[in-house]
Amino acid sequence: MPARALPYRPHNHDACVTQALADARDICQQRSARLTPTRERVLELIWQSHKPLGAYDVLAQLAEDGHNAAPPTVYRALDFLQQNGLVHRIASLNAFIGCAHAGEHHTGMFLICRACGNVLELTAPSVSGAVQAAADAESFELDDITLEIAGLCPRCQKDSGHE
Amino acid sequence: MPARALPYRPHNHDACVTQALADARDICQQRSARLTPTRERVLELIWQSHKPLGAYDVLAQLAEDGHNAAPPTVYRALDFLQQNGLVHRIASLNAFIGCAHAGEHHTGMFLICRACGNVLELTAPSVSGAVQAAADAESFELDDITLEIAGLCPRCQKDSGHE
DNA sequence: ATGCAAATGTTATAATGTTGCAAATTTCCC
DNA sequence: GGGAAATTTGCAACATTATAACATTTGCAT
Ligand SMILES: [Zn+2]
Ligand SMILES: [Zn+2]
Ligand SMILES: [Zn+2]
Ligand SMILES: [Zn+2]
Repeated sequence: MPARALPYRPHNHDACVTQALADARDICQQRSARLTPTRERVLELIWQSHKPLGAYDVLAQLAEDGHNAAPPTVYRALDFLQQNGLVHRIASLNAFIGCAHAGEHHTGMFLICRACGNVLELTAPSVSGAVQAAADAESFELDDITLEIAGLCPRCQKDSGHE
Repeated sequence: MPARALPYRPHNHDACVTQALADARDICQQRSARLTPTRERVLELIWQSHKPLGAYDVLAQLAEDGHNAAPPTVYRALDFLQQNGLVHRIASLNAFIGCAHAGEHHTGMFLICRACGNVLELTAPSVSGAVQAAADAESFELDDITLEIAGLCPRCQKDSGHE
């Protein structure tokens, strides 16, 4: 299971990436989903950035590899990774980020810093519970929650103090 | 103040639209914001649909009016309406819907039926509170909440039962 | 080997959103 | 009212994000 994400703090991110890829291989094996080289490389690229990557960012990185990919290649890989719970799409940014809780059943909640662009994924049962209750109250059958919080991360709050 | 939205139930929607426009005029007057004819017409078009309208849908409707508008016209009107709390953008749909609580300070939560496309805007203090608490726990300074719930509305749950 | 299904390559195009600048309109002050 | 300043609109081009359609290749089971 993935290590707990260290919110915004510097850390050896290569280890995060390595771990995420190892987890992904396990998860795909269990589900007999095929984590092909392109899919794995896209996942790696997304994990290597703490900030969400757009599909065309991924495309550009693939191009640097010498991989002459077209948009559908990237979108298909991203679809696969989403289907298998390995990445999340951030609707308010049109961008993708590695799932910090892959393999665990969860509904992500994303804290998006509008200054530095870093994103922290949380699972907050109290929030999910309140959302579920609100949906129930309207007899609405809940499928999927998009919950994205824009604001300032702790580091950027300090930085804006002495500018 | 706007009438309580009647979730998903049939009703005289023209009255909703009329009320929304009247409210909008009041609100803009108070804020000395200029609700110009184009902006008002865009708001009206958005309110006339229970389903969120895309910017290019609005554009097409304006074209039917004989208004030869270009995309910036629509996006600017939508920006204005958002700034003044008269419409919300639904990030997961790239579309816009009239605010059911214009003038009231609130954070919207949207129940989006994936079958019929109707959207109900709720305000759920318990949800906002839980989100705020979760952000606080990470020392994150919350600016804006995007909360969009996809699922099945009551009507569409029944409909899918006897298909 | 053969055949099928899944995955990828390729080209083109659709859908959504922005920039920059000029012209028109409104506001505000005199 | 006249005129400067600010806001709004018109317009053309462009940028970004995402998908459709169809051919080709690959992996895998019989
Ligand atoms: Zn996740
Ligand atoms: Zn930050
Ligand atoms: Zn609202
Ligand atoms: Zn419905």
